[in-house]
Amino acid sequence: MLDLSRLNPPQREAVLHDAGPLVVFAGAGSGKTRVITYRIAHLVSERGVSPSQILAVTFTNKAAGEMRDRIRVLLPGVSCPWVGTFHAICARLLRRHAEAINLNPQFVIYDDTDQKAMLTRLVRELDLDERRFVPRELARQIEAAKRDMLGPEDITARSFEQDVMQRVYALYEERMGQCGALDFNDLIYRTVLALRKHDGLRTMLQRFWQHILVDEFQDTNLSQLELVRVLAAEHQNLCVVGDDDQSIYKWRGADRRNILDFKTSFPSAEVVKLEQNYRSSAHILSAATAVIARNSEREPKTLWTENPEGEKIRVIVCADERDEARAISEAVRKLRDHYSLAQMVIFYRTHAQSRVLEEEMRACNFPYRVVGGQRFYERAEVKDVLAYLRVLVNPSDDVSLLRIINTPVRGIGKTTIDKLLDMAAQRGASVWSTLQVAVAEQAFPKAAHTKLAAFTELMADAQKRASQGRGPGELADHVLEKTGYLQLLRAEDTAEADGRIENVEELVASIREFENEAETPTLSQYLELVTLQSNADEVNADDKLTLMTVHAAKGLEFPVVWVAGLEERVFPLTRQDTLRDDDLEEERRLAYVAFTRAEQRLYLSYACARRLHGDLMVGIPSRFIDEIPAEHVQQVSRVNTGYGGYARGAAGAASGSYGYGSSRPSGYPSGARPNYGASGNRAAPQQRFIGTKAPAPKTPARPPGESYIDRSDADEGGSVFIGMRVRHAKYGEGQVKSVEGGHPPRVTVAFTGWGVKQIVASFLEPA
DNA sequence: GTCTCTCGCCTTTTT
DNA sequence: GGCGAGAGAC
Repeated sequence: MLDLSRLNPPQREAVLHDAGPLVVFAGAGSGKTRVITYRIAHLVSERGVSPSQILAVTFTNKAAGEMRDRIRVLLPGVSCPWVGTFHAICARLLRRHAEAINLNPQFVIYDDTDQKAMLTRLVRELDLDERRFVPRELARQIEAAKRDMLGPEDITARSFEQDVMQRVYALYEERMGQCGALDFNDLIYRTVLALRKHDGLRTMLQRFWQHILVDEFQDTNLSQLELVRVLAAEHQNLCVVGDDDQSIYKWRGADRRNILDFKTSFPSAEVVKLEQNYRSSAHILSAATAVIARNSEREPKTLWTENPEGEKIRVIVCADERDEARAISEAVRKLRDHYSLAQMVIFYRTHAQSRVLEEEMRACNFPYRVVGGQRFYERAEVKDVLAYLRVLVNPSDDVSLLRIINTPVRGIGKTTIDKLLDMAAQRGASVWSTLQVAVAEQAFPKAAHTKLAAFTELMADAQKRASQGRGPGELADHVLEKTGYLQLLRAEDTAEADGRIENVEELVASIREFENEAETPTLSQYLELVTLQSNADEVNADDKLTLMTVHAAKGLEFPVVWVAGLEERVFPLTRQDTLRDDDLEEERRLAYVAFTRAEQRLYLSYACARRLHGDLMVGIPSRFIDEIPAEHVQQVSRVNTGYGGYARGAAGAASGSYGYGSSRPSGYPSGARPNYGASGNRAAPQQRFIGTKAPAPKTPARPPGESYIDRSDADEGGSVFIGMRVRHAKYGEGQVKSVEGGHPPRVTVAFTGWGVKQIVASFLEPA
């Protein structure tokens, strides 16, 4: 008998919900996963539903894995239901029913790099202007179309651009089919199309799955909604769980209306709200709810907690990003008395921010791990090896074939490849089959022919081995041996090459591991697993400090959370100077996600100056800090000017007050105060540009009360900003036009009467 | 054909 | 600060 005593009343209601659609609005830290897993356990153990008739859909592989683990604990000895990501489930369905729906069962999945390579080729083939029709942009549009269940024929072209897009899309689809390739969005799009078209398949699956549960429903897009709607049509037992306030993937097509309007789409749906938070201290929860309350169009909910008040949130005002990193390391050092490193996490808005933090943690000898970043399977050398394996499974895979045809370098150059591509386009066939014909007919000049023939022979031989049932590991070894890939890297004898060798070896090890552990250790299974796995989710077994983006943090919780870089333009992130309301609301949800990960202690920091894209910018505290009621905050300034960072109004709504306040009566020495507006720089309304290509201010940086010009520091080349008025002993007054850096650092200055000169920065002083 | 250097782009977030 | 693409030299 399943023990439901640990569930609160709404949780129990959701678990026991009998039949028909159910939407669970699960606030942050309200026990969402517990509800899903208990519901599944309840269905199996109390209601006699067979596990195989339950489908549970998640958003990430990690969430799927955790759900499986928890179900196994609740249902020991019982087989596990289908639990997987939308993409993994669809890939499995498509492969299993490939023949019935006229699909190559050996299809490969193209990631965005492959997709871009394909589009680049098409753009060139159609002789389009690559600057006007950027492959990445075309990819984005095709993605958007598929998310909305639109094929090429559904695009109404109202302009030349749209017309071209439609043609590219159509050709893209044709070529993808020819290559036996599907992109990420195809997995869902094609599954839905197949379900619409093939009555037998649809009916079978609709009857098969009696219960469908979807996690993180706020992040589903139209095609995903359509998928579960179709699959649940027969039994209507669709249970969706999510939190509209934690929807952070709008840019990827996620539509919050899917959960907000669930009751409209399924009028018989029962609505349950989980509002008790078990995770965070009262201060943290109150702060987070106050911030998210600023958003419009939310499902009304009131989160509450029985947890103690806890510590106030610390807002740390830092001089610059290095100072911020130091503030974090100092805090970590102190906190280690009470917490393990694994209990602490640093969040940031963009990956670019991690570098400085990593440097600091390394300098302090704190073991850390960065989640995300450059992914293992996207590294060039790893993709190379995988491309060989992909061609073995599916020789029509042009993108992979073209990747390896001259990798490692074997004398098959651009001219030869271009000719080969022409032939393939004319024949309307794959590059591989064209290659075989060309070799047989000796269509190329002797030198090129020899090399092409050798490559063809190499691949044909490996294919033979593959078809004889050699395992993935053996095939990988064979290919690496025959191509001399590793020998060539070893011969390079550089640290970089050594790193690549390590990665290749790690890949081979992962293939071996797969062989030993998988039920069906086929090469194509392995390739699919690899493509659908974002990053090898390391186990957090060792005691390491974690660094990650806020997006990566969804679903996690930590006793101690530090959110770095809470500055306007960084978090909320804005590209240009505009921030549309709905984009701002998404950023606010992101902040809400970040804050609500914290259990006991939450630190928020911002830097008064930050190097961004190589430019030095003035940091203005994020509006999300201002939106936290003052009673939950304790501010700590590391910028000792007697001016404690920014002035917080009594109501905590002192928006528009800057770290370097224009309201401050005395600050910059007379004349040295940056005259942003008049300097003719790109001065954004909320963020001022104060320099370029100059090192960040020395750490600890000068307090803002002092000038950026400081001769003792001039030998670092910093402390000068474009537009600044400066004085030179000989040339007199002038205005800085650009900052060159170098040793010694030089600055280009336009002097009154002397013209533009390059001057070593240390000979200048503020005018 | 290959290698190297420079330029210019961009950095939001991921299955 | 990092990468890919393209141009130019060998």
